[in-house]
Amino acid sequence: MKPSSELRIGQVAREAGMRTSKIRYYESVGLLGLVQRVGAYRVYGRDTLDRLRFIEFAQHAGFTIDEIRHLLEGFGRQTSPSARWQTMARRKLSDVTRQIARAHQMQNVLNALLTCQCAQLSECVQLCDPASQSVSVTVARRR
Amino acid sequence: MKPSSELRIGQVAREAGMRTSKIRYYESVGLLGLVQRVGAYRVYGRDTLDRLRFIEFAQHAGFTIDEIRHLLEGFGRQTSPSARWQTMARRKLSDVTRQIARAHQMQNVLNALLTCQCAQLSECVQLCDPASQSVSVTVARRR
DNA sequence: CTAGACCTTAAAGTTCACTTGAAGGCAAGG
DNA sequence: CCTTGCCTTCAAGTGAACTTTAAGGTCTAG
Repeated sequence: MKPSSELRIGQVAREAGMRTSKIRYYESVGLLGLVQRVGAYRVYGRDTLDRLRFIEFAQHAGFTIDEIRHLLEGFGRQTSPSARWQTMARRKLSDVTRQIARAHQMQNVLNALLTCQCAQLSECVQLCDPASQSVSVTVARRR
Repeated sequence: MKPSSELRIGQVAREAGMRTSKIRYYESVGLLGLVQRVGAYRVYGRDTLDRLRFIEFAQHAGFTIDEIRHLLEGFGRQTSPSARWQTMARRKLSDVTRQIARAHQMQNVLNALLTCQCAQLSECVQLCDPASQSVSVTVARRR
């Protein structure tokens, strides 16, 4: 039995830390698939919380709603993800990698701003792209 | 002499790789300070290109236009940046650090998605937050 | 003098990701 | 019965960051 795992939208919202309107919105744009109903009320399983967490997570990583929908389409199917899906995931992976490189540079810039007290932006801005092109991102493969 | 360093908006736009409308918009929201005019035409020095680069850069790092304006206010003054400014820069620095951590996690998730072919999202989603709490960050964008 | 490339402004339009509002249904407690 | 709290739908509103449109001014070449 799993009556305890059947949540209504308010409960899900509380546990996920978001508004009910956001959850309905996600459903409306196809991020939650087919949502079960008991009467007129939506009911969700705990897996929905995982999914919502993933959505927020992916958004923080710079994915749009549309991209996240595509990402999620790689799941729940017997067949392994399509080539098209893999292509997009790979592309996104390199986006994220670039994003990390940029964020590291931003760290440098902010640190510089905090310590060097340049009078000219350009002095600090050099840090933004040192020789621009070859961003040799040695993205630390942490642990 | 510096006739070669005086650019009109179209030239700046070409070199910066953005539209003239965007540059005018940035001016309108106070990101470019007082722009010189020759007649009715705006003219810019090469430093504007640095500034535009910085703006785009900061946006990629998740700063809003407002925040970037505040950031830029830390410059061009004799006095060293105010305490308020430093506070905000430090806060942003930690935002960026968090953002990097998340992006790394997203890398892991994407790698997992590409290789493990889980049938259930939850299996991969574990990677999203390995025992991490609810981190509330003010990383704008996407919004 | 006219064509074309460039610039000007102000205002309205666009996209994304939501939120808010209006109007109402259902179920439990007092 | 009535209030309270949760839920429903659909439409319209919001804010950020631009872009587009409309109506025009200026400069240079032919």
